[in-house]
Amino acid sequence: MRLTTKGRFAVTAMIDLGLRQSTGPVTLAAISQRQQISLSYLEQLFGKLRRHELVESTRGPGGGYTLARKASDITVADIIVSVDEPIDATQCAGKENCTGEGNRCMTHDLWASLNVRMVEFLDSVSLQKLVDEQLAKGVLVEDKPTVKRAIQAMPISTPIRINAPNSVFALGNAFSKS
Amino acid sequence: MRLTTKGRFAVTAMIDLGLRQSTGPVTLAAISQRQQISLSYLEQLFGKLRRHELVESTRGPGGGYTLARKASDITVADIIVSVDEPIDATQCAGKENCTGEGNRCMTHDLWASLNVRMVEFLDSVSLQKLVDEQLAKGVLVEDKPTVKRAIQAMPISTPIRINAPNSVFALGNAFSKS
DNA sequence: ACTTATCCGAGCGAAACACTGGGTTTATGG
DNA sequence: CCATAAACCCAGTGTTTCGCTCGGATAAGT
Repeated sequence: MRLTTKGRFAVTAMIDLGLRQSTGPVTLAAISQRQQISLSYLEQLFGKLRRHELVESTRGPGGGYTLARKASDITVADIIVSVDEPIDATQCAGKENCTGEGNRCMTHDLWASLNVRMVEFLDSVSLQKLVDEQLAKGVLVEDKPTVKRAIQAMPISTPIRINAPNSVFALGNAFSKS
Repeated sequence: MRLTTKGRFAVTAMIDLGLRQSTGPVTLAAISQRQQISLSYLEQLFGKLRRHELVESTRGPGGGYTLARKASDITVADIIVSVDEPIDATQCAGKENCTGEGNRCMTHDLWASLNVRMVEFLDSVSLQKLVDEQLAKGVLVEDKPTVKRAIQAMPISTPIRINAPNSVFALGNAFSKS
């Protein structure tokens, strides 16, 4: 599990979805505009989220994405693992003696235990908790008209392209680098 | 704060250093051989660690690196921040209204709070704790002869080059990618 | 001097990131 | 039926970061 803005985008989008799951499917286009994430990138991310059965999709007009299970049953770790996915195998490929000498892969043991701690932590934070935090902070969830086909040309503010694989804690390094 | 193998290497190296701080300065060459990290890369990492005053250096023969403060006063967060450094500024560059509309940057608030949690966690793990874990697992710290100039040609096992910016939890994706 | 070590910077191949663009498929509504 | 809206899919693309090599400079000990 790697922590970059990729995971952050995924978590953000999932919260956006969680905030609006009462009013039916949410379109990626809507999330894209609200969260300033490019549509195609969202498609990629949600493809993975769907394959990991965190969300369900309904196609056609009026369609979109829905949470596959309750927000309280989805953790941040679930989301991040889903989009980062590829991966397993540790540096020494599971072998006991990496260097061949006696000190059998300190790196492996060390980082593994730290990883366990990290996963435990991220697994302790549910999507519901994050959604509640947002609601507490007073994010206004405009209840869309429920009526289908009432989308009147919104002001299209195209997302700014951020090209760098940004860090989790610090973003937009294109700006203040000093 | 981003979490990749870069931070992992740094933490690993610091533990190696912590395990041997009783016997005087530790050379990067020694760490390189034990932990299978390239010497030049270690130099870069320790340059940053030194500038962040986590380690001190003594040059010349018999020299090497020492912890700048007690291992119990160094946290994993300290180490990772040091090597990842550049960075601050959040996506919306601190502005309150990112989109211009009413929903003022959910991403910012959301991720910021999650970050706080992450940092708190990583800050709760001290280097000493990790060193102790290693000692408990029975890592043999061969006490070097204390005598200077007694390094008799070790079997040079050059580190395997791993080129990918690996993830934290999963490494060596060059292998099992299936 | 000679060696041992830290320092320093330029550069490099590979990978990942965030995104573009162009399509196909599925469903609704007129 | 046919236009539209949405999910799907995939092949690329520029930039950044990673992890590393190489070549050297400086400082300290013997």
